[in-house]
Amino acid sequence: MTVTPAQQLTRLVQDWIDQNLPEAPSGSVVQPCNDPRFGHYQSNVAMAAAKVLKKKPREIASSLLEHCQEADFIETSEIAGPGFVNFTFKQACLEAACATIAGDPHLGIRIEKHPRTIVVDFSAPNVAKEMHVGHIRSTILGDCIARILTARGHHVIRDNHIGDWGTQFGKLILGYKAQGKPEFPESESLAMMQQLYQTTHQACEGNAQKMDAARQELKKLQAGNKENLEIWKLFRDRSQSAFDSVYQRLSVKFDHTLGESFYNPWLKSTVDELTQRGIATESEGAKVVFFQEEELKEHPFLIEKSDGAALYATTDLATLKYRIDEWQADELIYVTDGRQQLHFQQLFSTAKRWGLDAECRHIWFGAILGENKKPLKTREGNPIRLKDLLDEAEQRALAILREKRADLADSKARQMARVIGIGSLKYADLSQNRNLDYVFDWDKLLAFDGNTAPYLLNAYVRTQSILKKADTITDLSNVRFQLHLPHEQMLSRQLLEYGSLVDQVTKEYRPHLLCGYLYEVASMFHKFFEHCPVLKAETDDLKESRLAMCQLSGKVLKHGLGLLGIETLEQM
RNA sequence: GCGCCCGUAGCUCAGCUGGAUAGAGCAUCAGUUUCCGGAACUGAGGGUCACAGGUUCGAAUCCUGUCGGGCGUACCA
Repeated sequence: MTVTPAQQLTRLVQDWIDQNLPEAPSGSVVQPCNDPRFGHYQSNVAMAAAKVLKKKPREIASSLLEHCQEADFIETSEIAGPGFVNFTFKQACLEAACATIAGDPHLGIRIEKHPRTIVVDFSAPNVAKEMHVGHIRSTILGDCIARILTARGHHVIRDNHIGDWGTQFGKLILGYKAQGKPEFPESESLAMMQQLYQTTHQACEGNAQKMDAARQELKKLQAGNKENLEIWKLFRDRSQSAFDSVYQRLSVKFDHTLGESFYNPWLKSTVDELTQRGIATESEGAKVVFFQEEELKEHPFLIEKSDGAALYATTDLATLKYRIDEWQADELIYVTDGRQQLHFQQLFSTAKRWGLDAECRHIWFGAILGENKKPLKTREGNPIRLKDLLDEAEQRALAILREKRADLADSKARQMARVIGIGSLKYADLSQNRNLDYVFDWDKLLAFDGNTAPYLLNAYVRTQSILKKADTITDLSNVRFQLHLPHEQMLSRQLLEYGSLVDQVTKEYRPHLLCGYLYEVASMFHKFFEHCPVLKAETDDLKESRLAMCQLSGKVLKHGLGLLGIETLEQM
């Protein structure tokens, strides 16, 4: 495991706490100074402990200071203000740490010694419906979480739980037959299916006869009628290929696409078992799980309708069991919007009582709203198709590229526009706190200025460009880093934080922290680039050191963007 | 009614397991190019952190209450 001065300090201070303040409140042990005047790192434990121990904070601080006196990686340490202890690291240690990180294929990211099997459930579009902007967050966020967990060494299973079974198929099949089973052209099949649903839905509205016919078609499908099953399969296959083209453009992959229909065989046994065990009971004609927990007391979990039909909850329970039994999952992660929080509380609580032993997490995100501040709805108005959003992103990127790089060949420009456009879209979503709602806005989602993907991509391009230019030097693996100027010191310390930052992101599943970090890296690199001559450095040693700094910055940027699911370019 | 989320600069947002003078981007204004890629860099203005109490050496951050907004709350997913 790579050890940076900051990690060494953390251990040193933690040791002191364990020996002297076992009863001290747990919290952050050390943290980077927010003002460089104070030093590199600071510890506030003395002040926090003073309250508990009823001693003077500065007395406690001086004991800590004494403990740290011997450490060979500390240049200076001092008590300041009410009891802060500020540390400055030895330059040589920072330089050595840079070399270590640069030689580490994981760039300081901690690899789990005991990897877990983690299922990430995300995206989940519905068959026969266009993917719209509402799917973007689950898809991008879920993909990002899966990438980060994979990088940490976990065994990750990506599962797309598509909505391929439900009451809408009655109307769809009815309409499809009524229109004489038309051919679906490959590219427009989703639009046609959606149209089919809408016209049939309208026709059924207030028409009891047609409504009943739709119900009959659904019943036949569920009973395994061959003709209806074939129509259903056609719908599903065509939908899947439309989804696949979106996923391909987004570079999102799944290990499984086990939709709701897959769990049909287990629905009945799920309800039976829960009822037999006394977990579910009958109430108002339906089968329901009641909870003891205060926060769930008034919210029964409906697992079978009074007409005997299964529900979302039933499928989710069967799915959860399947993932644990068949895949030996240790942890299950569900990436959906925040409106489903209650559902997942109920689901997890029920699963626990059922004896299903896995750590379950609901990673939820806020809604994307329309201009009226109401969630974008699919029924009324014009939902924005995800496909169109991707097109627009690429087109806008292409327009800017044509302006800035008129020399590029058309195919090359389009390829670059794809990376920039899609990357910007992803970055816009991931860089915001996932719990927040936001109003859909083309300009915001497709911004190319400021804290955006192009800024990071450009920083990366500059790291590569200068390395190419310095072609006389090929091997930087044994370079001794030299940190003389403030900008190279700041950049290096930022780069050394990469591992612990990824650690934090994994803990909280908040990719926006990674975005903020990478933005800082890019910003510091640009400043370093402006203020520290590389190719014209005073000495050859310094030149090599700075080239190595460019290389390391590039590695961290590329790796970090990779965790976000954003590709890099060698030029732009 | 109850539960969850949110309220920080003109706009969009960071910062929230308490820490030193509340930070970015956009927009506005003023600069930088004989120099490694100007999609860059440097600087300026802009704040009652919704409001009111409380906890303490210290509160945007924790607690209580109020106001405002969003979502959820048994047969949709």
